[in-house]
Amino acid sequence: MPKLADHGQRRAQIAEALLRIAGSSGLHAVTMRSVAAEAGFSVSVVQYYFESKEKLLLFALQYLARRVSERVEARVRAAGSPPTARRVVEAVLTQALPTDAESRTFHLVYTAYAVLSVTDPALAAQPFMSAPDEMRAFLTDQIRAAQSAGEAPADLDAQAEATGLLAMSAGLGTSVLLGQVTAGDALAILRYHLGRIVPEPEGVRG
Amino acid sequence: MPKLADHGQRRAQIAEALLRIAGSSGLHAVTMRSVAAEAGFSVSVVQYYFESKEKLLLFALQYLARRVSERVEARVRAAGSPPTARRVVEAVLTQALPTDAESRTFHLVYTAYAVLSVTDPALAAQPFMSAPDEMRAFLTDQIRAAQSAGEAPADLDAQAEATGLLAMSAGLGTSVLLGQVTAGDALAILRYHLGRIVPEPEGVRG
DNA sequence: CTTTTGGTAGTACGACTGTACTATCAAAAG
DNA sequence: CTTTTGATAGTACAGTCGTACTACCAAAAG
Repeated sequence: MPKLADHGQRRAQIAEALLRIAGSSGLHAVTMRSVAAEAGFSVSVVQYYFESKEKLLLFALQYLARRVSERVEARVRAAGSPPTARRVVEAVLTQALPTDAESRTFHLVYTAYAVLSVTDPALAAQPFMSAPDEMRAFLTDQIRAAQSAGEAPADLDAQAEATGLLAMSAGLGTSVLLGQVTAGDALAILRYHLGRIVPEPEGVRG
Repeated sequence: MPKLADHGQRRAQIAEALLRIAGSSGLHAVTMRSVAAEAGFSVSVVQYYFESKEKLLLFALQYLARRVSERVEARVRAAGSPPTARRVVEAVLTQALPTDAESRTFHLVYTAYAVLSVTDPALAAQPFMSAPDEMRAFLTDQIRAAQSAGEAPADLDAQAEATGLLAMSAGLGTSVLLGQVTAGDALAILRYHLGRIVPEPEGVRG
């Protein structure tokens, strides 16, 4: 066996190069050649570690989704102990906003993928496309828990609130991406609406 | 002068062919050849009436935006006389949902364009990209008017409500497109949230 | 009639794309 | 040492794209 090469690391390097391109120039600018150049390798290397462009794209998106997911979980864990429903919900929803380069790239690439998946069944069947469904179920449970604990009005339709909030968060994220509102404004609007549903227990903000 | 040919009609025919393709196969499937074939013309004809693909795309999107805009205005006019703020707001927001083929195509194509515009300044400079801003201002005014008329709580932040509702509407539209929620569910959720902000005056639904 | 000209079709070209293929290099195995 | 083999590079090919170009046709103008 000749040179040592950590396949996992190489694949990560290439995936990150792809995401840099997708984040700065769009998903349509992602080609075997552009990714290879960005990663500092030849096209053959990209071919060697990913047998096709489709496999590469899928891996890169899962790679990104996993990193974002980890960030959300970290935010939830850091939401205080014990975490109130309000803090958990807020952590999940605000994490979806494109506030920094990574979440911006995630939003952009994920939306581009979503648009493609509408007319491409193969993409729609990908596992990460069901993430919003899980988020919705999670938020619904959180709101119901808050209602049980008396932290939220009992007459709320938890499912409708969760779905609406998630849609609002996604829509605000897109608006931020388009430059129609700033990330700060989007955050404030999200907190405003959150306050009308699951009021914050008391005083201090983190 | 030989044959007569209504340029406006030809351009409309071609634009509609483009939108059919974009709506069924995605914006990436829009090529000079596919549009020409769909319209039943040769590529040369498409070239003849649109000097470039970019011009064609822009015209088609404006064509679609105008039709949707007309539908929104028609819905607003049909919202009763005199139209209550609630009915007007509801008409605008629900029209944005992809409930039929035309609005579905509009949502899909518009979102695809929006994604592209993030990394393409030339697209971002297009006039129809400012439509959401106008909608936001319009909705804000409507909510303020409702507050003045005592139809909505005075302590609402009209701007935050308008921006949030618009984002929610857009997000729900995307969810419908992705098949995560049905159009009926999205409508119900939108009405539910509308009811918490600008309650419906009384009884009967249209 | 002939001439002009708006409209249509076919074709060709250069630039890209994904990918298959071959060659090369260096380190481990014998 | 020689042989093997994981890793990298270069090249070639078939396909698609937008678009320029030429040719052709038929109706109006002279």
